[in-house]
Amino acid sequence: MEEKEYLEDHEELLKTVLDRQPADEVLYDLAELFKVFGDSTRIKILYAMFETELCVNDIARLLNLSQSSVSHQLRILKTSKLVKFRREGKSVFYSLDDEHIKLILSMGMEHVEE
Amino acid sequence: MEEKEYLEDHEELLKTVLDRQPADEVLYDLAELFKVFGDSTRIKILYAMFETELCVNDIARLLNLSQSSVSHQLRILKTSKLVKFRREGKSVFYSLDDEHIKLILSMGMEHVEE
DNA sequence: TCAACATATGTTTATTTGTTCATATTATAA
DNA sequence: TTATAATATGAACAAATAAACATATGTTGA
Repeated sequence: MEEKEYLEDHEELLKTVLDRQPADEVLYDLAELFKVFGDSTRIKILYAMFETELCVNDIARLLNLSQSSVSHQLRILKTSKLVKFRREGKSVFYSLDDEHIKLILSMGMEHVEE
Repeated sequence: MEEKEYLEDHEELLKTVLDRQPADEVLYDLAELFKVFGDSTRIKILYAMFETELCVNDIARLLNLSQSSVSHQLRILKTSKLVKFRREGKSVFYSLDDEHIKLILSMGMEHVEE
């Protein structure tokens, strides 16, 4: 019976799909990561840091955002290890944590610019 | 005056940063794209399609999701051109729109798995 | 120690968003 | 055409979240 065989193969295939799914926890973390990229304010901040490290006040002035808003967003970026920071006197300078971040943004940009 | 020169250079730098920022609209679209990746249900669905095209019902059974939920999420994935689909009788088969999608997910995965 | 400046954090509010339930659409087979 | 199966869509509700405002913390120099 051809129909039966097809259905069996299909069930086999579905099992394979399930087997290769990463663990729920990992998929959850992955979603959390992309969620962080999923806000235009944070994207703006990340792009501003493509060139150079920036302090909170510079970011706020540059992008026309409130100090509070920038600080809140930087905390989120910090938590998800997208930015690192160093203190210099009263100022705190933030920069992209690694080149990886640029890659992810660039990949997304390619898809958007099609 | 060294201090004054430093400040001037800094202002120059900030201007450069602003100049190189992509247009707001583009950054907005980019955020919208990542927002789509920013949900674990959608991530699960996308990962399931790494191997093969799947119909709505298969996805729902496989991932323990309601038909309605899957259908709603597929609409979002369709709108942002992350998946394509073809009709075959009563069923609709969905698959990843291009290899690009896998790349973006893999990039994110690398960051998560560190 | 005190004033000022830079940054961080807590809270509230308005908006966005994912899910569920009910119903509509589309396609097949009898 | 009618019943049934597969998918899509609309509406309502609850949870998540970004921004604004107020306030706290930390740092420097007088």
